Amino acid sequence: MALRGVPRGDRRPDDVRPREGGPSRRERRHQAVPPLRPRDGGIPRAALLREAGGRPPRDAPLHRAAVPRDDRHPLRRGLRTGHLRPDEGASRRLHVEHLRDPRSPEPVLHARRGHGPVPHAEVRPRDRARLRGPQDGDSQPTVGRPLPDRHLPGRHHRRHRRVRRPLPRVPQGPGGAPLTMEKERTLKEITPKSQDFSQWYLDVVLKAEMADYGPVKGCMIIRPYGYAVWENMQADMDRRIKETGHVNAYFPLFIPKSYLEKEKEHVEGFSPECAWVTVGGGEELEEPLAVRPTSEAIICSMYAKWVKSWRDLPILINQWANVVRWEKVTRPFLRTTEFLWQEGHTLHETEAQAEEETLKMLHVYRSFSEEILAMPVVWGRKSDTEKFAGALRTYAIEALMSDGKALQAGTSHNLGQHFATAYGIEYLDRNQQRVKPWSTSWGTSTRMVGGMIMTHGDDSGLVLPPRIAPHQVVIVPIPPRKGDWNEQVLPKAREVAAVLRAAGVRVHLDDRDTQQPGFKYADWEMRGVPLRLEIGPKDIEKDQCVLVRRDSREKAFVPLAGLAVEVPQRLGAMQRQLLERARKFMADDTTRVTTYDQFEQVMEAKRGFLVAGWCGDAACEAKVKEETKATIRVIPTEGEAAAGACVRCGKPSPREVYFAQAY
RNA sequence: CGGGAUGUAGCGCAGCCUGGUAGCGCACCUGCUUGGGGUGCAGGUGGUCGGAGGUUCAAAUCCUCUCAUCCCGACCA
Repeated sequence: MALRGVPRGDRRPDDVRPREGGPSRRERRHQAVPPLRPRDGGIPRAALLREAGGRPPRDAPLHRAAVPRDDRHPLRRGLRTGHLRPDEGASRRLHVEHLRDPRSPEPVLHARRGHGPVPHAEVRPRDRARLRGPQDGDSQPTVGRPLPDRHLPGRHHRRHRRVRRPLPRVPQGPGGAPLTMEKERTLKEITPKSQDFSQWYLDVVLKAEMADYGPVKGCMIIRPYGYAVWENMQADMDRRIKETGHVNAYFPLFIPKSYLEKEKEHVEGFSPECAWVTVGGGEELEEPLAVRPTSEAIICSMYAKWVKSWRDLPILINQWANVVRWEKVTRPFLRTTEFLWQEGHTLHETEAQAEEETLKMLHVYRSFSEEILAMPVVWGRKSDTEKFAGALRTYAIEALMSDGKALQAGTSHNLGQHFATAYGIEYLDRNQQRVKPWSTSWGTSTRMVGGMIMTHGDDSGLVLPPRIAPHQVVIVPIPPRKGDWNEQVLPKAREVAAVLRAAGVRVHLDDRDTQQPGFKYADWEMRGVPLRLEIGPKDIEKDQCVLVRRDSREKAFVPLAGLAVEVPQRLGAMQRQLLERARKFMADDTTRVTTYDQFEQVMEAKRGFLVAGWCGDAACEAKVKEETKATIRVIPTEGEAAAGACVRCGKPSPREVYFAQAY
């Protein structure tokens, strides 16, 4: 899908450009119409509806068209449509300030406005016809509370992608009047995972406020909550990169066309997805600049300048940056036109050192994925078809999503001497010979956020592994029946928060008095907070609180005195169990097949990883892709080789490989 | 790029066939109420019906063009 959702007026400035020539058709129309009753004199619509016992008559004097059109400035229009309401921006900022805990470096992320009441859905008369049978059930009324914020995807993809749940038959009152629907169809805002996985993923991303759509296709906005997740990942990954001896630097966003073209395979691989800058300062540039799709070209060019002697090696540099790859099909986090990542670029004296580095970083990625994201992966080499443009060998980690498709979550390339040759990196070695170094590059991106969401999320929304959750514990104070919660509950809740913070737990106290506890439970569940801590008057009496785990919903009454120990323990247990559960899922969805019949059957039905023999011929690989959509994800480099026959052609296979359909 | 569909309020939709200048639900705002699993009631705010041209006394509605988006395929990882 594409990223949309911006008011049309904002999307194409041409639309609001003053027209040349005479009055437009619309202007003529409005001039022709006599002014209607002014707004303040109008009868409230609801009153009319009551009077008329239903819809107001067509000629009822309600028209807002009476508002003079000449006050419609394009800017005002933009503001009014909700993008940038000035009052809203200000109040949000204030709210954030107010909630920020001065002792914690963690910004408090909840700066949303409250939601109002949610009545049960009612079936309107015009919906009745649709409810008669499934044969015309293509546009049933959406049930439940709509999305919590203003900017959600346009109707287009929803109309086509969302398979709505069939409505139960509507009980009819006397005279065919519809009765109010009861619980069974209320208040679900996330499409069930089993029903439509893609839609489930989008619902979760949007409703948990991880990301939102921007005006440019494929360029999502990472919202504060999603960015906090990314920052937590970033912090841990950065630590691991530094622990393995690398240092950070920053290289430019723009890459001259001629630089990109120096490595032939590289430019062929990336030019179809490059964005070009051709004009700057109002003048055509002498040489177009690519917006970096990756930084080998610019970084290797600089290395050529910096490396003169074997004493300069190894070079171990990493950068955190954004890159742009012009994608045709985009999905938030998983495949975006612009994304955030880290890319490491290293130079070594020998091929063996470069290979060691490549594999070292592959295993940094693997352990990060498992330990932090609780996302198990398979790892190994890529086939030549799938390897990085210009690389000697590419290695990757691949995770399995619960729709049975594989997600490449990190890559590590041994670039051989290709880039050193193309960019003229040479140095004098220990024997005073002019030689070329061996280079590597490796990267992980915001795509990992998407993988993590798909790995752990459920029908209630996100489930965040404690180690990357922005809030590990959310405290929901329960107001007393009588009296002021400021006196009876909040002081205790604040005390608990302080104790947990001192124990190193990221805590958020949800002290909004505009929302009810039940709403907050659902709200934070949707956002995937690992532990909820309820504390109310009854608990305070008993010196206890209620802890509820997000993944298992297991509920426990815990003495307040033991919290500083109990909470970290539970968070640790949850982190471990998420990984175990995901590992079990991956194992269950990995099938070893020996015949192509089996292969096709499994790929058709259950999907997942298929372990099978492969002769090493790219033609076989291509046929398999054509026939089953599955590609070789990785060729394992460790463990038992398990020689056999190619699943497609029957020729000898040196070892089994992992096949899957891929994101 | 090929095939199929769709553009009406922040979101989801009705109205179009049969032309008379826009409604519903949710969200949002105000007040009261409620509070241990998405409170309830009442009152409000918000729309150049994607854009342009045409037919007509009159166009969301009919006609033409155009723009955008979605889905399937192709491309890409």
